[in-house]
Amino acid sequence: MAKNHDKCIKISLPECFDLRDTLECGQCFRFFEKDGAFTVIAGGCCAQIRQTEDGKTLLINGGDEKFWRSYFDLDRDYKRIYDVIRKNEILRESADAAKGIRILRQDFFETLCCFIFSQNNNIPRIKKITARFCELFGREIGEGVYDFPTPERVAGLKIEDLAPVRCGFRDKYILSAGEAVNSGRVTAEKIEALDYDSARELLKTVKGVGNKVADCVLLYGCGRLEGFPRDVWINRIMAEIMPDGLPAELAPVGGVAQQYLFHYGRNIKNK
DNA sequence: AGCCAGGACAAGT
DNA sequence: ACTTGTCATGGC
Repeated sequence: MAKNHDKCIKISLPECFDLRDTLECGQCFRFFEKDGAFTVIAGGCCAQIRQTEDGKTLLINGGDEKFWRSYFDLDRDYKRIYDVIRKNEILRESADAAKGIRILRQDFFETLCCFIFSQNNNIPRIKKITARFCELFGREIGEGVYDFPTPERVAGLKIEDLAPVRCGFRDKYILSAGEAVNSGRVTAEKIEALDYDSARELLKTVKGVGNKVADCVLLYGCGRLEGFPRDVWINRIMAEIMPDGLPAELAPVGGVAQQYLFHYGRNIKNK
């Protein structure tokens, strides 16, 4: 019964941080906006988070500072990354429009499941499916708030247990993910020890995980900034502005460039 | 009402 | 190695 005793955490922010852009750029699904603040469920806690008007401070109600510093990747120098990407003239416009986006360091298993849910799906529904999945199989960590299910729990589920989740054909893929992680065959520790391509191949041994989902898990769930998930949006944009692919010098931070382009393509350019 | 969604897989060239 | 139909559901 962890009641929030309104102990508000204040974190002074580095350059290149925008709470809204970071949460809304499609890398996480367990948040919603309410009363001008964002409620985020992660790391076994539910927190109300807002960024001050001047953009310099993050006010967080819930959890502890150490966790959120890690979650928002606050100790990595994104200004330097932004500057590197910005040197490329083709990417400059999108970089400037999305410079506040950071790559979240989310839980490995949660990221894996969420991006399995994401395949051939839209963001509003991904969020609903994820919420139902947590309500059904996650531990209650507050009033009506549920943690993400553990690999152990998911590994013990049957296909029919997932019917109320309404995730369609992805049900069997979720079970595969539960088995793979719970058995220790695919874990964050193993991934960390592998080079990028090997890590990607290991992830792809999970049914329902292909190149795109694997890249998302490596980027959003393993802190591998060289991950460059290619979805329909990115393919469309890249074909248009960079038909030969990302320049080699940007490969180490390809994931950040990808997020800049995704944000740009969806929020700025049209629609 | 119908198209399509931050894809993956299997079967077919 | 590339292309295509299919998958389950519901958002817009």
